[in-house]
Amino acid sequence: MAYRKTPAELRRLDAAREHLIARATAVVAEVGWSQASVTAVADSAGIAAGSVYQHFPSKSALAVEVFRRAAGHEVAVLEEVLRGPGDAVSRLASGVGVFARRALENRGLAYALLAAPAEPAVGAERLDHRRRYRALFAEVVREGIATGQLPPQHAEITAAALTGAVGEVLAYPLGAPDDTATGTTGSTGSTDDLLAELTATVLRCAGAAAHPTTA
Amino acid sequence: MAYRKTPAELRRLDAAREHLIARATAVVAEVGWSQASVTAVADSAGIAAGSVYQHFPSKSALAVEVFRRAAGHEVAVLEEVLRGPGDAVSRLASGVGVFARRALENRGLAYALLAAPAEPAVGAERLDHRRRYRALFAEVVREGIATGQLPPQHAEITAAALTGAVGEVLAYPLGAPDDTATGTTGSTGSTDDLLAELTATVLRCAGAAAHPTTA
DNA sequence: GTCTATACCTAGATAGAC
DNA sequence: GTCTATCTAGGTATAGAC
Repeated sequence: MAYRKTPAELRRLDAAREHLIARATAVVAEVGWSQASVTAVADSAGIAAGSVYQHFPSKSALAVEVFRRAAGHEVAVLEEVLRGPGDAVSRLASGVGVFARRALENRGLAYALLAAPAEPAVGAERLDHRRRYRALFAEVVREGIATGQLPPQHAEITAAALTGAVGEVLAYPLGAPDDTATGTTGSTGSTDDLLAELTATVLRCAGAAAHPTTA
Repeated sequence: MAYRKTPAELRRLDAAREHLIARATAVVAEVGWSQASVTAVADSAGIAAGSVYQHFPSKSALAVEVFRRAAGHEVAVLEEVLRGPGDAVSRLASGVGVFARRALENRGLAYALLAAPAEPAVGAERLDHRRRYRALFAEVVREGIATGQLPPQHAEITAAALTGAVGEVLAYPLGAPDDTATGTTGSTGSTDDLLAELTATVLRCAGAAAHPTTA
């Protein structure tokens, strides 16, 4: 019974799987989790609905994989900035800036990752993902406290607050039809203004002294 | 065709409707929106599934009504505090305190209102509800800026950040199985500590000077 | 008006031909 | 391995008896 697939076969299968994940990600970004049925995803990938089950045991498994890839990428990007060079406060500022900019550049996907209604399995994955953001923020906050840039505070709670604040501030621009609302009010301000205000708010929240240049 | 129901009939019908809403709210608080099927709700209310449609045209309509009642109540409570007596900063502090305490005392419902996966109609209602929180917070922040208690800032963005921060800090305690996690880390701190830290974080976020007594 | 029973629809998942 | 066609389950909504 032990029959080993040739490398070429493996590569082909893997490519098909990757293609499916990529198309599923695109569909989710466009129409959200609830509308991303197996049929819709399969259509987009150019295969039959049944064929999806050659690559994933269930729709949930595919959805989770889609989420994990996309969210993992964002976490990695943020991690690189937050653990990069510079002092804690400026890393925090640029981390938030990078995160927000990326989200605003890919709104559909960002909304799906951050806020869009999703099945329980994806919801659980999202919680996990937010926990990682929290952990990253907490690291920086702790460092800031240690170096005296930030006042004493419960780093985990601040980190949770930062995660929530960033998500909520972005949620409205992201959730809006398209580019109708760059500012939170829907009427004022460009993306840059939004970013500047968000960064300032985040720094205040962590207790950083006013006006450090926001990378 | 114009036949007018007697007052007694009306009262009975209304009572039945209220009872149904109350039971539906309880079910949602216990098991979440996704598990609150018409059958489950009807069972809990002691009526047949079909009878639900005597009071509501659809499951969605019932769900929206449940959300609206519960969420409306929370908004009203917060509004009373935020527009009550005292200076802007202390009202902000006690408003957050009251909100958080209420949420922690009724976790299931708070989680359903704040974060639990829900059908689109409820999701839309939730957005609206959050907009109201934002508006209330923004009012107080504007007042604080005007009186010089708070530094200049974009009040709407700060308000969104506050809404998100409070929600996220509470989400983990709320989402946890039961009382395993009172602190954000799941290990440390009592509810009071959590409240104190949350309040401090919120005040920092709005730029309030440190250590006003937190009502 | 409320119940029982059921129709019906949506979506995920499977079987068997090719 | 992939497609077409189909099965099934879960849950909303309706019909008709009482």
